[in-house]
Amino acid sequence: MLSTSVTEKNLSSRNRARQSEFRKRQLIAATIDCIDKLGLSQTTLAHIAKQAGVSQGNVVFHFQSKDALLEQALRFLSDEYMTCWKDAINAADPNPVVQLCELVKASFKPAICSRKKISVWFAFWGETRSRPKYRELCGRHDLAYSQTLLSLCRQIRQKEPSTLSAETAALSIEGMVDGLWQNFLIGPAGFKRKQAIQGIFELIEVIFPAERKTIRRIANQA
Amino acid sequence: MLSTSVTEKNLSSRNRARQSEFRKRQLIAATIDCIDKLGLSQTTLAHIAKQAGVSQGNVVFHFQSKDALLEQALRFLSDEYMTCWKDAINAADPNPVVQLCELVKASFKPAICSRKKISVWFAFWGETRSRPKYRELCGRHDLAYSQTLLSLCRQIRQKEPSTLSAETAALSIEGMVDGLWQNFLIGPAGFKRKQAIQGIFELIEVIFPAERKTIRRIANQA
Amino acid sequence: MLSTSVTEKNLSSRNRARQSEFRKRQLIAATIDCIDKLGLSQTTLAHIAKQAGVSQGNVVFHFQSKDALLEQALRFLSDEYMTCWKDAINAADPNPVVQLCELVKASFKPAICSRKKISVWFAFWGETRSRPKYRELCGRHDLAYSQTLLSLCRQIRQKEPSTLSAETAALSIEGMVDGLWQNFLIGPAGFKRKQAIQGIFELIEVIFPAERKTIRRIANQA
Amino acid sequence: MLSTSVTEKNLSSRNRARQSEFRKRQLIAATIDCIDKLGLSQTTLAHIAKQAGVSQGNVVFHFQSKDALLEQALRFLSDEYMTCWKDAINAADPNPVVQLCELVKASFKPAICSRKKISVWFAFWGETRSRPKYRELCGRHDLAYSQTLLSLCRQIRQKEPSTLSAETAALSIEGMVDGLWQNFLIGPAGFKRKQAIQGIFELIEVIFPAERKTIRRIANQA
DNA sequence: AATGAATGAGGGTTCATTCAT
DNA sequence: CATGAATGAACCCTCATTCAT
Repeated sequence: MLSTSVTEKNLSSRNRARQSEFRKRQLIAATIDCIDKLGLSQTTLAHIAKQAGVSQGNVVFHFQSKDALLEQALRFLSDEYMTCWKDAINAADPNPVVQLCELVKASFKPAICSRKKISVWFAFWGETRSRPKYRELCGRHDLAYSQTLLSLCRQIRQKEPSTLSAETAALSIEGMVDGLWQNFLIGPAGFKRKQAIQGIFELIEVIFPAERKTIRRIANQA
Repeated sequence: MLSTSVTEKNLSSRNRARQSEFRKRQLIAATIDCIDKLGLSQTTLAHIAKQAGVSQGNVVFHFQSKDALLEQALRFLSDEYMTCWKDAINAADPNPVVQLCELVKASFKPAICSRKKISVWFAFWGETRSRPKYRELCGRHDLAYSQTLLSLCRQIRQKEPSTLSAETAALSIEGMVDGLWQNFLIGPAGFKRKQAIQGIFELIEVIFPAERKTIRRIANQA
Repeated sequence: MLSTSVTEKNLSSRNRARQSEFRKRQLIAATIDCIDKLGLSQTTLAHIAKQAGVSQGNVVFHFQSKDALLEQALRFLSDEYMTCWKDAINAADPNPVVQLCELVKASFKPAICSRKKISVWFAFWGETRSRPKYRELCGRHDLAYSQTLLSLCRQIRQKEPSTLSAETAALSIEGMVDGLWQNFLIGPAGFKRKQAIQGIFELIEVIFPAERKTIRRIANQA
Repeated sequence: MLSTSVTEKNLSSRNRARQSEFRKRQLIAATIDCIDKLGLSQTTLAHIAKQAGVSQGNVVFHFQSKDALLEQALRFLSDEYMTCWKDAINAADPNPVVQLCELVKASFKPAICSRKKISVWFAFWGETRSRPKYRELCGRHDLAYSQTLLSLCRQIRQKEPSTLSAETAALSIEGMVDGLWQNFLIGPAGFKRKQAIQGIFELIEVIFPAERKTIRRIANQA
């Protein structure tokens, strides 16, 4: 009897925890929608609550403050992105060229590289100087990405020397990724993911000409 | 007598116009400072007025509204940037390789590429989706830059075919410029302008290997 | 069988009633703590619940509303005080001088006259004008105290006329008690109960000089 | 010409300062009204603004925050009271008995001892424990009053020893003043200022019987 | 009996804007 | 031109209360 009651309580408690978690996800999604549509400066708790279909007080109940909610939203984006490319690398061939290509491709997956999410990333980057917390979160992800990319470039160069140093290679590849993201945001509407990936692959081919075959093979898969 | 009086009036009117212009510049500068320090979402007229050392009402007097002031600030940045690289190209040799290099160098001049101004650019980019006016101003400049860069790449390729298409070449160069800007904003503090320019020049060299000599010459000037 | 079950039910019902009563006392104690620490204007159900170690909903469950809880807290203080001095008088000699002294002494018993409880009394007095319920509760106790004190003074004067009218005597004694309470609240920290009682006894001696012996005897007991 | 302009500016500036000062007094008066009518816990900026007939934002403009306004209101009461009895003493005969009587009388002047103001005093006393600022302001005035009263009692006792120590005399007189104030607040409605003063004067007479003549003379003036 | 998610009214405060001086 | 008092809408947040579990 007692054990049943305990189990019931656990179940109920687990259900509550699950529902709370669900609500938080929902609110973060609403926050991202609002930042995209309204910009960070016009994003209010009232808008977020309306978008999520809950009361305004409930938002504060789950996140304590607006600032905390925004921070969680950024953390969500950051985690999502990081998980995405780490998974892609882990799932790939141990060949560094393949991993490099997969890393780049991960940056343009629809789940990551939608106009909406890019818009939100830029919104946070724009407040990076004034909000140390944003700076820390953005910086942490950026650093991990850069270092991974640099490490792969070094491994490739060890096998087959290129005209470019590993540092400059990494910088130019990462730069082109970032620049294409910006094009998604600001550039003409016709800009497409596939074009972007093809462009970067061409660049990688120029930088590491000996790896042409591998690169082309992966490019054709995309 | 009359003419004197008219002259006086003209002089005084001219002085006023000049002073008004001066005040506006001062307020735009204060606005840029505030956006950098506080972020767009925390930038208020009160802060701007304090930063400029004038009363709050005076700000509205000169710019009608806060939105108008922000728009003027963005327009100022945009004009400044555009003037900078157009001047650099006009002053350069008619050789497209030289012009390409000068265009790139212009993007890293201290007057343009300070951490403060980059921060403000990102602040506006972050609200691009929600504010058509920002989108228009940012897009216009971006387009001009891209087209100029693309046109130069085409001219170079005409002389000497590269493995990369002119489009991809332009995209990768512009991308690396943008990516390096982002590094200035988010990346580690030690990031320096000269390194950035050297990196891009190396990339250009890989893309247009036949132009190595010209590129190196200009790189050594930087 | 049935009777057992009934008994069990009665027991359980009694237990529940007892536990409910216990919870209420606990919540009233927590309320008094909060009013002392936070003031009436900052005392919230959340604080009270935390102080009592229960959930916020539980507070409402036991008292229906915040206002009802506050009223009960005041009623508790009032009853406690009234019981205290009535018991003291009942336990004392029928001699009115003795009873007067015991009445005064009761006002300074630690259970009544702690800095915390005085603070809460003042909190309620401060809202007396705006809350008829508080006014009624405070007024009822005050009136009972005043009338008892006046009645005792009249009895004493009947035996032995004093220079002061019974009314003024009662007023001055009650006034000094209240004033000393205020000193406990606002005055310097060193203020002590024993000094207070001695001071009032001296005053009573001046008012009723013929009762010196009785008064001194009780004073020495204190 | 210039001097005229300067003068004009000064005049205008002086007018503004005067008007600002006037507004502040007006808002403090409205605050006191609200605390009396609603209690400290229900006093909101909206109520105060409405009572003063200005916008809510304007209240914050003049006082920065609600807390600052409340503090200023308390400070006003405190200053008003202190000024009142200090003036009374300064205007009186150098005779300490006379000064004592005038000090007591000052505590019951209509400008000080209205039901409204007493209500507000109690409201602040009730939050004394939780708000150090209130404690400081209340304590400062209380101390000055007590010390003045004690000093007068000492001077009187030096001339003519009484049965009571100066300390107890001062304590009982001050206590009765406070207690009567409390009666004004809580006690039956018929309580009157003149009765109060007469009662205290009788007490003083009992404490310092040799000064009967002087005391009676001043009592008859009241 | 007890919990905690949810609500919504209202709190203090901020802020762009207006306007008399 | 310049100031600063004044406004009112909206903001973030608090909190008493309700309700499903």
